[in-house]
Amino acid sequence: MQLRIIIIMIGQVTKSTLDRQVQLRLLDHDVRYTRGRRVVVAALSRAKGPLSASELSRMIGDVPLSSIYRTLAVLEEAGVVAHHLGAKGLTRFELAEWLTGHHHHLVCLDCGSVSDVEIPKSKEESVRRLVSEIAELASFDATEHALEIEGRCAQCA
Amino acid sequence: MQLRIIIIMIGQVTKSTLDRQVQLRLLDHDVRYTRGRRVVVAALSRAKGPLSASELSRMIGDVPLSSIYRTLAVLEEAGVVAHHLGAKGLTRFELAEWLTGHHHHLVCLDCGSVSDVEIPKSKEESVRRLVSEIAELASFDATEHALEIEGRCAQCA
DNA sequence: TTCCTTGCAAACGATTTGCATTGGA
DNA sequence: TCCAATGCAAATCGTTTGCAAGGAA
Repeated sequence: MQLRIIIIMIGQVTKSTLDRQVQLRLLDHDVRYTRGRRVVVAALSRAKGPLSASELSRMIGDVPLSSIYRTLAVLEEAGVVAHHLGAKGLTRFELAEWLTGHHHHLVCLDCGSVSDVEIPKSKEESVRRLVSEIAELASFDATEHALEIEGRCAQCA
Repeated sequence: MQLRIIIIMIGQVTKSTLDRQVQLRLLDHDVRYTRGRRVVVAALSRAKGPLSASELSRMIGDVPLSSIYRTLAVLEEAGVVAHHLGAKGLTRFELAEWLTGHHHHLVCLDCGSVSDVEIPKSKEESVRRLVSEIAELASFDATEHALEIEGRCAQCA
């Protein structure tokens, strides 16, 4: 019995911070952090940009698309992932910014890939200021912003 | 016969600048500026933000969706309209920026509406500078950028 | 047992396409 | 006349949902 407890503790210790954060968040939402959900979170955390459902499916193999969509819906409901609509009518998913930090996207108009970029704090601050000024002028209650940079990625160029 | 010529000339004179620009552009692409295409361009120019195909259809009535999509594809191919993907999986279309000027979008997360905002030249200049700095760091060949501001529009608030 | 979760297949909705018809130069 | 443009219906494709089976507490 004691041995079992020790093993569990080791498991907890080895578990990444991200995994623990997600687990707690899901607990709050009364949903289980199942194997399938862990796999999706892990895949998203490995990615260097947002992924579509089919990219995820290809990446983790042998999981029906419908399950992936359901998993993503649950994770999004719990605030663990966010989605945005990208090239070619595909919805792309990524971990929420409270897990990964605020960032923007480089969108390749050739191959459709999207990759994350962080920008320096000072720059981000000026973007934020600009956004709130614009929003104020339009009586718009701004909660988020996204700066998408479109062009040709290094590979396609 | 002379009368007819005069009428045509009056038609040309009254034609808006935008219409003439579009016409020339379509000529360059060997496609006709037909009634259906004029109607779509007119509807887009009246809108205060990008429209989805079904919104367009509702707006101009009695034109099959497939024709609207085809018209939009032709116009986009010719560089007259641009599309971007918005809330609820809808593709929204608007006149290209060389016709309407550069602008950004206010996206309402409640009702899904999108409206255009122009930002002051000086601000736009700083965004542009920021974009090129980021792109350079990532060896990315940036040709466009879009600053989307998300939140709640005046009506939904 | 009792729910939550998953797989499978059918359903959906936006967009696209094939084909025959229409219409403008 | 002749080819682009259009209408209509069927096909596609990403995504969602109903329902029965699997699994953990």
